[in-house]
Amino acid sequence: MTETAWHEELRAKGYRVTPQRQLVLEAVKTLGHGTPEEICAKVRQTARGVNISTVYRTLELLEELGMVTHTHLNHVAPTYHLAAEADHVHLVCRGCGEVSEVRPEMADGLVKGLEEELGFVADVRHLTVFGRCRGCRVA
Amino acid sequence: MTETAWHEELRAKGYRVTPQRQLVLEAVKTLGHGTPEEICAKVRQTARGVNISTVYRTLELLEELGMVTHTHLNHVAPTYHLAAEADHVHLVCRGCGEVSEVRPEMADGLVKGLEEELGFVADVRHLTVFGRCRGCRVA
DNA sequence: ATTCTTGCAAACAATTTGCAAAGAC
DNA sequence: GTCTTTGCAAATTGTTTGCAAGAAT
Repeated sequence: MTETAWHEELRAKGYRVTPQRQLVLEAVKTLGHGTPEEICAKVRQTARGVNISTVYRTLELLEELGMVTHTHLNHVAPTYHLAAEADHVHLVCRGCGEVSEVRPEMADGLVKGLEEELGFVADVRHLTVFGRCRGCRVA
Repeated sequence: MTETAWHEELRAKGYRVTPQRQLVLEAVKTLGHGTPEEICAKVRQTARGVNISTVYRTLELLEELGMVTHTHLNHVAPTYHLAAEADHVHLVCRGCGEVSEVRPEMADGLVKGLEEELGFVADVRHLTVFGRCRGCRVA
């Protein structure tokens, strides 16, 4: 999606292009992963201020537009990331808390099984696997 | 685990067997799945009253003892269930919100892949797959 | 009798909402 | 100028904590 493409999309739906919305999207892009709070903090590094409630409202809007998605990597707050770059499965290590990503094909067997056996279409992009990474397995 | 077995276990660790603890465990067992709030409501159907904070404290204790586990099926509240019956993968339908369970072997390919490729040991019992069930796929 | 547990209310954290002022079109 | 969006503060919701009274051992 080009820079102007989503501006068009916003306008087409009667929404407006505001600096806040651009800043939030930019922050999500730079952070890769981020909770609303983290995204808010990131935005504040560059711009003077964006209210936390605006961040929430913007993330909701961006999600509705399909530009970002979120997963629940921890119990406290949801984590947002670009939908375009969301084509991966999340791995969260219970030992060190490290979050990593792996190719979605990794889950192909599971996806195919669910589809064939139950007619359930899995959204791999929202898939998070908890466990222990190599380093934390021994410790 | 027999009825008395976990009573012994509680006492062995210096904890006490109280009606509240038995009621909460019973509620989790009957509900299958439940948020702290739902569990509290269930308990109140039979007994006069258990405070919500006691439910939280009890679930924390039961989890520590390995009798229950929890997953995050929605953004709002965690869902608790019996650890003994937790050997399954959760499916959550985005359409109707229905929560179902499937055999953990379904994820064998994924688990094996992560293990072999990254040395990551996945905890399948905490795995939740989001998507759309057969019924909601068309609608 | 001792020590763990509970209930209650207050403290907290994350998120949402109402509304007037500011901004995009 | 019209209608959306923002900021702010207050309201909600989910969860935790301090402490005195109550219960299990």
